[in-house]
Amino acid sequence: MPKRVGLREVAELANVSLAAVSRAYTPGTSISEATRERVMQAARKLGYRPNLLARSLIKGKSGIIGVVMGNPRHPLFAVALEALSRRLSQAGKHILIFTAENPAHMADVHVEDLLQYRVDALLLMAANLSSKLAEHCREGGIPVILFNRLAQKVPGMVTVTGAGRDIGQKIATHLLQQGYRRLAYMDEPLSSRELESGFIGYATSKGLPPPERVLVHSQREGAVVAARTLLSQRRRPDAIFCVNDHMAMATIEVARDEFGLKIGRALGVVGFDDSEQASWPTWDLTTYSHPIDPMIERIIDLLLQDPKERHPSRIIVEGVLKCRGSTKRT
Amino acid sequence: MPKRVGLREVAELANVSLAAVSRAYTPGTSISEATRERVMQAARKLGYRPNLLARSLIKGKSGIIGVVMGNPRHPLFAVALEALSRRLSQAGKHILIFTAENPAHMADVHVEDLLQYRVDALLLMAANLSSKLAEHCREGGIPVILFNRLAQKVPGMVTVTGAGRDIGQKIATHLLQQGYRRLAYMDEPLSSRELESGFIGYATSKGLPPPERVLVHSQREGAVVAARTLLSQRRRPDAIFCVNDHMAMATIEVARDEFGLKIGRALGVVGFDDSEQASWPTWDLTTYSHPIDPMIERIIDLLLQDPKERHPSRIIVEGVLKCRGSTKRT
DNA sequence: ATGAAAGCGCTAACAG
DNA sequence: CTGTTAGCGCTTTCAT
Repeated sequence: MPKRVGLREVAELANVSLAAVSRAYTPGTSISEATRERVMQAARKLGYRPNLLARSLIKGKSGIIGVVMGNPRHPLFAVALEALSRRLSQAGKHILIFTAENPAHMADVHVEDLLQYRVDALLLMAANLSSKLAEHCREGGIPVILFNRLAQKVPGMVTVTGAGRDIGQKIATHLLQQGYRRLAYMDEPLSSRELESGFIGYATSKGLPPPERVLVHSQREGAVVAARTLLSQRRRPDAIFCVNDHMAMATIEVARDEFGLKIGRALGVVGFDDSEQASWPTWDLTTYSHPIDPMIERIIDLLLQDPKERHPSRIIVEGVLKCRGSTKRT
Repeated sequence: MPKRVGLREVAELANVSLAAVSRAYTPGTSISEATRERVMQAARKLGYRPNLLARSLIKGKSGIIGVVMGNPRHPLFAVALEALSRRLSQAGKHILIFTAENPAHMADVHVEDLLQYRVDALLLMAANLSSKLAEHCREGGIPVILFNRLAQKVPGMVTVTGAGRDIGQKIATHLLQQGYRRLAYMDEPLSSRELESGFIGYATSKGLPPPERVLVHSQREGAVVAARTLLSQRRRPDAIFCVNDHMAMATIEVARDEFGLKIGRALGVVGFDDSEQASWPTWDLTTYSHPIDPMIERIIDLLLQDPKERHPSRIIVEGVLKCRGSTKRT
């Protein structure tokens, strides 16, 4: 075992002081090219690697961003994670990750650890998390940013979210334009109510019967059952808006395979999130697409911004409804 | 600003020494319930939170596991990440994450950072990464574990992989049993050759014409084009094995929608990875399923194991071929 | 531009 | 069981 090499060993080999070595590794310090070169050479020879932990200890911050993710399998989160990771590592920051099956529960147990690492900031990407967790974090004096695909009311925190009400309204509008009249709405429990209120609000304001609403737990199985129920009624809906693409696809399968409905013509289906598959010919699904890149960009800005000038605020990023075959009446 | 509270402040408030406070936070140290309680109370009052960085600095290890992920969007990785995160945080470890679009390229640039954090271990979950990266890591004296869905030959490293040759063979066997005779094989460049050799080897050993093989880049677009080419031939294949489910689904779409082929009957299709969608009625895709949980379990063991007793080895975890409608001739 | 020394916040021997 | 004393590996005044 070649004994751990530290600043000390390098300094000796290079015949300089510890401080010199340190400076050689810190951009923007006064050090002559000559010594820097000497140091670097010695360092290379010894296989020296500065210890970030020690540096962090002094600096008081770790260069680490804590990320709490609801569900890494959710396509949106996966994409976001990828983008985040890329941009953040460009900025020399790193991501300490946390997944929270049940955000409410894990909150107190494990996020505590996160805070102990003196993360520079905490990014919460969870569909629904206890405000207790949020509170907890802010007490830790760590800036918290909440990122969500759906709007959410979280007072006193920086949030980056989708447009909520507006989106629901936009979708209802599109459906009406296409000539659908009996709308229905398939949601998950605990999700944002803003989407719903926009959707239903607009529909009823136009004199339509209030859209029927079903709440569904497990994405696949629940949606299948719900779709069957919805479509078995004597006066079945002629358009269903599902709060994520998975549900929408399940609905399409049921409508197509079990009820023999022609998607688009006999039944309009709208999804949410614009997952990779949505554009495949098999689904050709009309769905709301989040502007991931701009969202991430905003988040990066916030994350890298001086905490002093960060004020509680809600940043809403608008996406676009991708109109495809699943809502074409022709 | 309530000035940062440290061991010191707590000790003063509780009227004990620094060491006492430290012990109160370290399980398995000799300290009386009485003092521990006093300490905890003072700590709570001050909002004290031990600084893990300082602790790590002393201990020489950070409690952090570095994870390099090829593509967070890959369903397998997402699932693995989730499982890993859960199990690891139970063990008090945390995950510093890294995504590597192009593993070969990012290798030297950013993994360096990872090493500087003195991660306890490095887990590489990338489809294909330069052995240079691997080398680099081991030089850093950090145990490296390679996790891959496909077998790969990496000498001198601990690897956990799928079964490679055997799987390819298993799939060919299944296809023959079902009565398919003109096999084809759709792969990505740079992926493991073991699967292929098992598949092709078995087929030819049974006297079949050597399976045609296409290599495809972009998952979706590439597969669509390749499928068209394959199916346009005068003597088209009657079964296609695709090295991931996405490709398989694309192939199914093309065969069904553009060539009017009945999947299963006229064309057998086999996927790989058993993604969530594979079992949906729309696809009903025969696909190879990785035993994620056992794999993760093995990895966790390795990760938590004393580095001293970790020997280079290749652990192969066997999964199962899920036979579904896409390879039923009836 | 460089070196010496004083810590960052905590743990790990040692004594007592 | 508890306190004292050295550091962990590095950054930073403060002199030189």
